[in-house]
Amino acid sequence: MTAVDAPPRKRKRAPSKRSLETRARILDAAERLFAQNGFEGASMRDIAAEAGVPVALVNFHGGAKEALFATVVARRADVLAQHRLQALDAARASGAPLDLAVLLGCFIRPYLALAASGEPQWTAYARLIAHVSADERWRPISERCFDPTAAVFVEELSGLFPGQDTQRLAAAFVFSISAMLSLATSRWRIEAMAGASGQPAEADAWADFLIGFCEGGFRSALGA
Amino acid sequence: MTAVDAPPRKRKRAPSKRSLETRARILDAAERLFAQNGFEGASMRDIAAEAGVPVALVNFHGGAKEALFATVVARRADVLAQHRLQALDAARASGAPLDLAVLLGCFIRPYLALAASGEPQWTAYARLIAHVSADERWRPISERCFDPTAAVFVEELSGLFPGQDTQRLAAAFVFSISAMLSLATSRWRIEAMAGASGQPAEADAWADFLIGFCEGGFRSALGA
DNA sequence: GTCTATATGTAGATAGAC
DNA sequence: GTCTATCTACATATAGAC
Repeated sequence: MTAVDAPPRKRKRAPSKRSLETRARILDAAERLFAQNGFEGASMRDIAAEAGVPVALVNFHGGAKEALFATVVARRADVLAQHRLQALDAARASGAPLDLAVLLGCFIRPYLALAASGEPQWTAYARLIAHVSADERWRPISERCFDPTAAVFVEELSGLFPGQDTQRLAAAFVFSISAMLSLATSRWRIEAMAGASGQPAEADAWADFLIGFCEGGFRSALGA
Repeated sequence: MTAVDAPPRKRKRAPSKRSLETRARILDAAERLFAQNGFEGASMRDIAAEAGVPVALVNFHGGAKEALFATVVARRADVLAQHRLQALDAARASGAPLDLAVLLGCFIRPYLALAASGEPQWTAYARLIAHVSADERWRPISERCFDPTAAVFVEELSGLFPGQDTQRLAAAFVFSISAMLSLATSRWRIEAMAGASGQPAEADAWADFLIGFCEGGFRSALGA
């Protein structure tokens, strides 16, 4: 919903229905392959094949490869930011105190909910973010897509720990985000470590568990 | 120290001194570029240029690109595993109880110590691991290089939380690992979020802070 | 808007002289 | 062990017909 959203250039009039579908198929395909193989690991040809269109159409709708990547990341980032801020507004409106668990929940739950009960693309998205975070080259994307929302939450959190060093607070928040992403990207690793034991475990239980972990982390590191 | 360690094939006799230096320069260069740009983002040509040798030598000493990548990851993984297991042995020998903070410290401190007071390559290594973790294709590398040590620590930790679901325990451990990696790879993000405020903060303080966070997370999520 | 054909660069890998 | 030269494949991107 922010900037990067126009197909080729300045749209003169409404694009055709077919055009929009083609564009969506291309972005979906790009998202899958970028998440799976990273930026260089996914070629424009792969993306075209995955979308079932000729290569030239990928360039036409997505622009150059880097722009396509940025568009793909921004598309879901905007949806996610919206959900998180709405959850925060709802929590504020409810009148209940904005305590640590509630704040962390407003940030963490929207993503886990989308990943669990929605399309599988949202699970892949965590892997995409992991690629973005692991690669310094994409730092501008992080700053544009994720930092504004993060700033809102850090601001709220700092109200709960008055006088605490902001850098420590931000660090605890970054730890929490990375734990959240690892839950999405490394479930296989968790299951491998646990071996045969352990129940299947449903999505809600995982969310509560993760939030409990982060909450305890905050309190322990920053003081109750 | 494990398997992947032979230069070209089966070494017939001792390699020359110059050969070893060349090989080391190539591996160092590959490590830097793989960490910075990922597997596909770093070309064999880039690596050769960084090492100051012709391309053919990279193939000669490192083998095919995938083998080179695996070698680079394994090399430091082995050193790291050794430090961690030594720290664990030392803690056991000290007679003091192996409580949560000590165990987490044995896993976390060796890496942070290497990253802080050693070569800058160790900081880059966290980014390399982030790439490995973000990409399912490298799962075999994770299993071979990291899982054995992780299993030892999960086993120890499970002794502190008797009767707890192993999967939850493994999850808390994975959260801790990802927080540790994020401290290395995303310090810039933490500082950006904190804005102007916040002291510089030294390495030891960060280690204590991180371990405090993870300890609180474990206790809160799994029960004291 | 869509597709075929192609221009231009760079990738990984190796052959073979030294 | 080292290096030059080169093979082959595939990358991104676009021109131009429909």
